[in-house]
Amino acid sequence: MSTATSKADNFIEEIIVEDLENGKHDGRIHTRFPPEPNGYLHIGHAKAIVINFETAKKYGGKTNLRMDDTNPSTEETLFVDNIQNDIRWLGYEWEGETRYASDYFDELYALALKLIDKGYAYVDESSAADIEKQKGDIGVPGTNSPFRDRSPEENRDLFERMRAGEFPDGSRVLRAKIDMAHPNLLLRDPVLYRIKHEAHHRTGGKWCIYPLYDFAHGQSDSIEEITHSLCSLEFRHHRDLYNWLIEALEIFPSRQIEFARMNVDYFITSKRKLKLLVDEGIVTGWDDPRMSTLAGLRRKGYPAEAIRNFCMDTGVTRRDNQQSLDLLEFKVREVLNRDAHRYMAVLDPVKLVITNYPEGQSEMLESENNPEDERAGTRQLPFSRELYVERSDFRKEPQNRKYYRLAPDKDVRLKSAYVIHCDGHEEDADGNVTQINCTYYPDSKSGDDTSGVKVKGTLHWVNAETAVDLDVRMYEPLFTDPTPMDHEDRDFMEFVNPNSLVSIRAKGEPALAEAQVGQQFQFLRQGYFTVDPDSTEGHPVFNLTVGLKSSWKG
RNA sequence: AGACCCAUGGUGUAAUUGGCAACACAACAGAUUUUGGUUCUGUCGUUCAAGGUUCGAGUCCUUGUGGGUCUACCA
Repeated sequence: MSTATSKADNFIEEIIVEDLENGKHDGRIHTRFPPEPNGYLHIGHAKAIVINFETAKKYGGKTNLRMDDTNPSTEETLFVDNIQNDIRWLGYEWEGETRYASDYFDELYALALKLIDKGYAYVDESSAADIEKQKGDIGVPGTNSPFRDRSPEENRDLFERMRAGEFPDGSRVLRAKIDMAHPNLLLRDPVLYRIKHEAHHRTGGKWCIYPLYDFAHGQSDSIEEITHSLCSLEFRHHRDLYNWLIEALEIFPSRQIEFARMNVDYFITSKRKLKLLVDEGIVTGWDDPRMSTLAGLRRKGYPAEAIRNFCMDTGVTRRDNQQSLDLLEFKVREVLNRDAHRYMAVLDPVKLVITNYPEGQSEMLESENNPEDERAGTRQLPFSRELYVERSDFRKEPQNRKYYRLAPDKDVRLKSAYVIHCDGHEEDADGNVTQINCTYYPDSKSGDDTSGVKVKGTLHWVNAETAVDLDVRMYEPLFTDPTPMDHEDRDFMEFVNPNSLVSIRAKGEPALAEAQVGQQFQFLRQGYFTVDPDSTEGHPVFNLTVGLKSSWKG
């Protein structure tokens, strides 16, 4: 069990340790994850989720889940369920019920009134365009709105009438009265409330005015008495406003701390861009295994544990970072190597005949399910005269002494079966190999090998007669460039990888026909594969999760 | 242009807060292996620049340089 004395692993934890030592908030640590329910969670959200939940957990704190649903135009209940599913799948359970910023609309409204009464906010009738002009520019001071100096009484009256629905959309806003010359543009009298005669997914038609992010997020933090409000770097400028409002409103002083977002090679995390991929039909949906969404990664077979490990091991800092896909895939293999059962499937089959194995004869051979885990047990494999092996495991001419696979006059081991000797092959008019002919050493049976034949290579295979057809989806990154968004001169769509999905028909050992959706396997010598939801009874569809590492440069 | 943030091997993150720059991934070499997987061993290579403070600087100061963020009635 972690205690308050746990060593700080990053700058956020340093702050927490210091707060704990100073007895701040009576040693209470409370974080929150505040998604906007208008889209799917992706790998970048995973980082934020992991940071918030793990940090709190480490110091004995709690984490809330709060839907930041202050904009009625964009949010939908549908997304709420998906978000909750994804967070639970990742392995986290939040404190209490799911919170909603919209649950605080009454309190927020009262807070706005308080701000008005204290002379810190005013109702502005300037048009959106005028307000933009009043903002000034970077390095250029803004100008005061002509409505800036109304009395608190007049402002209160106007604001109450805004709420009552007396004014049309866009005709008035509530603005904080701060400083139109402030170097931080966000403090040049930011808009706090806008009029939107629109129904909200939770509050229905109760409201026609809605707070903006800056007057909802921080206040929600305070209402929930969040001690450490962790967010990404682009909110740095908002912190000044966040703190200004805490002081002006005299509410619970949550502390906002920003960390750098995580970027991952070959992944994009822009909500808009992801939607474009879906809308343009580049992918089949938000849960397409090529997507950076948690739904996509899950469907591809990335274990939650691997994603968690990845997020934790990449650390927490304030500098821009670009994580390599290599590390993510390493984390995925690390978990799957431990857990996935090994099966044999031939992705690009070519027939292999063992000419000295009696026709009509067959036998069952035993094979271990996972050499990393004895408890995984063993299974029986049918073996007979005709098999399928991988086309790429045969060469018409032996390459060099570093080549361990099939070629004329070469010996190889068939995994869990016999050592065979390659005698030759047959081919069609175009030179395509149609059959490989071999002889086997009857005394080389796996586990009982007295043949004395030494081989360097071991191949996977399936018994031709009993093999089942497998639909397999081979994936590559969705983009040909690790950072498709980083080209000023080229659109990211230009980098869509035409080979990101290649569907093939493979031959698998019989037991694979029974594979259940979500089950994960290692196809020996190939990679890790996960059964896709598109599977039907007896006809599994497999997704390539990640290939095995290979040190062979053939 | 103004304000703010950031700068350590190819990538990412450490460095007992001023005391021998390390860990992971990647790459490369070897050992083991009935998966060219796993495991094990080794190699490679790092403090943005220039000044300053100090016995001593990745760490502190100054000035540069480079990168990022900010002018939505989005979050």
